[in-house]
Amino acid sequence: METTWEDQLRTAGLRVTRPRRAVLQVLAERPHADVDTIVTAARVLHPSLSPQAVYGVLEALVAGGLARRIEPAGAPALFELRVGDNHHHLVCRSCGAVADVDCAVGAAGCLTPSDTAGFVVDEAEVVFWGLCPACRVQTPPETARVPEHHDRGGVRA
Amino acid sequence: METTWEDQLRTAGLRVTRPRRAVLQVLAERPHADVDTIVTAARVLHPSLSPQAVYGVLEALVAGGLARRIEPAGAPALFELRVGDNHHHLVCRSCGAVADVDCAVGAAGCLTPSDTAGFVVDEAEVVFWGLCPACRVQTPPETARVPEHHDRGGVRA
DNA sequence: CGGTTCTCTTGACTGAGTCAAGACAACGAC
DNA sequence: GTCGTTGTCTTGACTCAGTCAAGAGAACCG
Repeated sequence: METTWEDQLRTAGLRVTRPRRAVLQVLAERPHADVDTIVTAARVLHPSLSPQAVYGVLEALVAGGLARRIEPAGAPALFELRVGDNHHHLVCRSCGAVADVDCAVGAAGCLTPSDTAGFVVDEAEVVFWGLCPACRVQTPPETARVPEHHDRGGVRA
Repeated sequence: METTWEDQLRTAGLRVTRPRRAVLQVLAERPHADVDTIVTAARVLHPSLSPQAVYGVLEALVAGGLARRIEPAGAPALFELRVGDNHHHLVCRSCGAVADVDCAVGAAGCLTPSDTAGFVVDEAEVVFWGLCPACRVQTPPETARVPEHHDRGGVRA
């Protein structure tokens, strides 16, 4: 890590506080963590941390460009520190695990819709649904966070 | 409509009921409707219809392949009858309006991730975020359903 | 028409996330 | 260092989408 959390927070115009350092620390260790996971893990560093504080911290981090929120359908929001690079996500239908994927074809042009219906598009979000290596071989764990759903009509890979 | 709702329901192994006909009717008139909209509109045809019944009907329709559920981040789930064709969605960040887009490049191969990290991918879901024609020219209406969010780090179009 | 089975209604409940008020802590100035 | 301002966190009540469960009711089969 070249720049410290302090530097990044200050650069974004944010004060450096204990809750923020704790949340950043947790996110660095666990990419794609949900709020509950972050609260639990961050309490090791800051026991009195409240869930609402974490919501506030994450909102500030996202607004400041230090973190990114991802919201897979049917699961609570996840947060990650990888920002500014065109990467997408693989999500396990069974256990909810998330993995990063670099942009499908390298060029964003691939994802320009043919007909935008008058919309001004500023972002293309891609989610690949499937089964992670662990769930592929064993019976789905009951810790599943993404409800089983039938074909959602998307692109067959 | 070549085949009737009745035919489609029966083909899917579902009984033909009043709530189901009402929901299908509403979805045919309003693509991308949320549960609340469906309940309200369907009550014109079936006044005693309960929200829970609609959840049940929609679950049955999705499981039977008659409908598809889409869940834009930060908004309640939407449902549509277009199934089985590789189409994606444009979502307005301001008012939550949704429009259909045909598959970006025509070929699903475009959306095969380069490195699947061991995942078995069965679907690629694409959401284009932007502003709809109406919100582009006027101040955002307070009926906005998608919270304003900063850059989410996705592909810049 | 009658029985079986699926579906709907009613109502209580969960879980993620939001809102608001006041206490507290970080930063800048002196 | 300390003081004041301002942004941030804590506490607690609340909203909203969606789920669960039990019993009433309707659709389909014979």
